Amino acid sequence: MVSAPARQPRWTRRKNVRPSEITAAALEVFVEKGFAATRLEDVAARAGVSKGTVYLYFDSKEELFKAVVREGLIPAIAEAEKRVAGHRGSASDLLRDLVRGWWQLVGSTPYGGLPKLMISESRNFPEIARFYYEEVIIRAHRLLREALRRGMESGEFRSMDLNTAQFLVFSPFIMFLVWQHSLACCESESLDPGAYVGEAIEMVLRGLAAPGTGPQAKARR
Amino acid sequence: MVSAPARQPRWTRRKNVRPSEITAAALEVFVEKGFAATRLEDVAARAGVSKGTVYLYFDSKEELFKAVVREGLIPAIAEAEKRVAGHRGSASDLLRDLVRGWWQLVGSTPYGGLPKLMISESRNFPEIARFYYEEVIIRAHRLLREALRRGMESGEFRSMDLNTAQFLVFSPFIMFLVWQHSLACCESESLDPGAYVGEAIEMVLRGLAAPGTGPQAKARR
DNA sequence: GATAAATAACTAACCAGTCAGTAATATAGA
DNA sequence: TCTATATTACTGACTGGTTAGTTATTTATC
Repeated sequence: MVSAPARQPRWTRRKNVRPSEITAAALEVFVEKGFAATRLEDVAARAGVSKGTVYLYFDSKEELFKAVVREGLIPAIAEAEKRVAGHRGSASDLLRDLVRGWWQLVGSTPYGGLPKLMISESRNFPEIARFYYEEVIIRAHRLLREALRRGMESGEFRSMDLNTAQFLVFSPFIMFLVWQHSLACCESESLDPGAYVGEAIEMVLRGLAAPGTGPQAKARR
Repeated sequence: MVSAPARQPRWTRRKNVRPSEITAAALEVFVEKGFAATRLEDVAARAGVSKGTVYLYFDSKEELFKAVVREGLIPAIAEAEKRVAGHRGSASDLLRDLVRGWWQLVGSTPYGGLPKLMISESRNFPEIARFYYEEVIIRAHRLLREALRRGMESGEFRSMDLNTAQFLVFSPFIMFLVWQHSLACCESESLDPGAYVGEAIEMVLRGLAAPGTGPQAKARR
């Protein structure tokens, strides 16, 4: 009689690591395919579990998505809030700091795919849109407006409508991410991300600068 | 005996107007729901026909979408190309002209929903993405780069990488459209489109201006 | 052996695209 | 001008494939 081969178990119990493995897999598939087109079976396969297991840890596709956002974006926002609260120095430096931090923690990571995803799916999944808006966007925009307010108050930036300025500041950065995760694949040559982000922040600061105080003025002195 | 009631026919033959009625309905539904989530039955209902009729005039959902783009966006691009070819004057004025024309023909019309749609669906529908990229985006970007090139050559704009500058120029405008067609619905107060577009173009021109030639310099003189 | 963790087969609902049939219109013959 | 016949625009039921979420069952671990 042949001795029993040392069989691997077909699966093992790993209750405490499953959720993060599943959210990591979910982030990848969500970013690749969008929310609606993501098959939970694919997420499960990429996490090395079966579809049923996903439902053991998350009530629904929507809850799974919220978990991804909570894990990746909320901490980054909290971090940025600390930066703003603790910042002493020029408003330009604060803006540079915020953009660089955002690029490091979000833009250049797999979480950088989420803005495009939210833009794409908000109309069809209003509950998710609401969640994302309340938990992420409102807070991010508040930070930008605070930095802009300080700069205008100190005379560093020319004074203009805060909401308009805030929109103009985040546009080139979010648009870049959105582009990278959508139509960039059709391009033959694409921009270098690091260089672009650097150029963009300087361009924005030129646009904001009060007459006689911007980078131009410095160069002229 | 009651005289025969003047019965309306259940439908009438209207071969020549069907296609444009169907594309008009399709544009509405595509913009509301996106490409994937659009049900051809809904498009048909909105156009006042049955689903079978849509397939009499268009081979597939994809072809229907392409027809919408051909009808609305390609003529606007052609118009812009004429403007650039015929323009005599400063590069700033050319850019203002292009943005205003785009806003009038696309941004402020139902076609303004298409950029967000393409961004959303390009990953999952590469053939449509390719079509849109070749027929619309390449041509639009070429126009912007041409205007920027002229401005840099004449010394009106500071000289910088053309592709970077081009991306920075279109970002605030496309981002605005994208926002209006996605997460703007979560906002309590939203920007006035006309005012925003005006502010944005001036901000962009400040960012581009060569030292001593921008709106700031004029104000200082 | 008890039970928590994981699987896999299943259900119910959805929709692009097809096609057999129907009803509106055109036209030929009286 | 009336009617019979031919044409074709249009309809709507149906098919085949897909997937979120459920449940019955199996397997690992204590």
